[in-house]
Amino acid sequence: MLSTTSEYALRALIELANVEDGHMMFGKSLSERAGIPAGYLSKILAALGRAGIIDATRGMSGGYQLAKPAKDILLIDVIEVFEGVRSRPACILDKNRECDDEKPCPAHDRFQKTRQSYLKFLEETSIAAIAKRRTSH
Amino acid sequence: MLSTTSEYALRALIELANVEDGHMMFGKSLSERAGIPAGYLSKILAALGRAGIIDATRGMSGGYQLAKPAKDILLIDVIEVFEGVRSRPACILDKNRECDDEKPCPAHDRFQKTRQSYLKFLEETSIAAIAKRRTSH
DNA sequence: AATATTCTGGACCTATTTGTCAAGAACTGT
DNA sequence: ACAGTTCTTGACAAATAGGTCCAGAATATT
Repeated sequence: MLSTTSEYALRALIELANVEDGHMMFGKSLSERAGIPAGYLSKILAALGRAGIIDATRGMSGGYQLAKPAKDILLIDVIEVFEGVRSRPACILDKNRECDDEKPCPAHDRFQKTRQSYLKFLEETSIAAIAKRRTSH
Repeated sequence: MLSTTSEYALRALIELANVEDGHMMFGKSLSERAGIPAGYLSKILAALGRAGIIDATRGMSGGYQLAKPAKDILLIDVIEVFEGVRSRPACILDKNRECDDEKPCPAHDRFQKTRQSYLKFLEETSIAAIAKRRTSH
C-alpha cells in the first residue's frame, strides 16, 4: 500500500506527536521506539525537515520535534514528501494513466468507491488523529 | 497501489477475456494491445500459466487463452501470483505487522473502512466484471 | 522430415528502494 | 576554547523490481 519509507515517516511522526509539548526526542530513541534503522531514519527525518514538517536541533539537548501541531499535519502531506505525484490512489490498471469519469479505464466504476475512500483517508486524517496520546488536553 | 507487474497481468487478462471463445492471442499482439514490453510479458504469462490461470500453446496457431471462464478469475487470484501474502491490504503503518481488532495499530480504526473496501474489491471482482466485452452472452 | 512459428526458461542487465557508514557541521555545558 | 553530543550529508552497498535477450522446446504446415 505505502512504501516502507512512508510507513517509517508516519510511525516516526506519531512518536513525535506523543512527546510532551516543547520537548524533543533524539533520533536514537525515535529509531528504537518506532523500529526503524537509525541510519535510514536520519535521512527520512532530514526530508521531513526540508518539507517544514519537523524541526531538528543538534547537540546535547537537541533532537527532533514537530514543526506544527499534529492536527495540522495530514497523512497526504507526509506521503507526498516521499512519493510525490504517486501519493494519491490512481488507476488500478495503470498508475501512469489519467483515469476519471471522462476517460475511465474498464475497472474505473468498480474501483471508484475504494479509491475515494482511500483518498479521503489520506486527505482528511491528521497525525493527531492516529497518535494514541492527544497532544492538546 | 499495485506493482507494475500486477497491473500488467490484469491488463493482459482483460485482453484475453475479450477474445472470442475458443480463440487464442499471440504474445506479440497481447504485448502491443496492453502496452507491455514483450519480453517481460512472456515471464508474467508463464507465471500465470503455472498458476493455472491461462493456457499457452506453442507454434504457428498457438498463443494464449484463459484456462477458465473470466468470471471465475478474481483479481486477488491474479495479484497473489506476484505479490503473495502482501496482496491483501494490511496495516497502513507496518506491512509486516498483524493488525486487527484485537491488536490494533493506532491508525487501525480510521483505516478500517478503506481497508475493507479494498479487500472486498480484490476478492469479489472478477476479470469478467472489468473486461469491456462480456464473454458470456 | 524439414521448416517456420510461438512459447519457455535461464542468464544477464538496469533502475529504484532500502540500508550502512563516516566525516563534518552545529549546539550545549564546562 | 574545548569536549561531548547530535543532526546532516554524501558515498557506498545490498536487495528487489523491472526489463532484455537468446538458445531451445513444442507445435503446425508443407
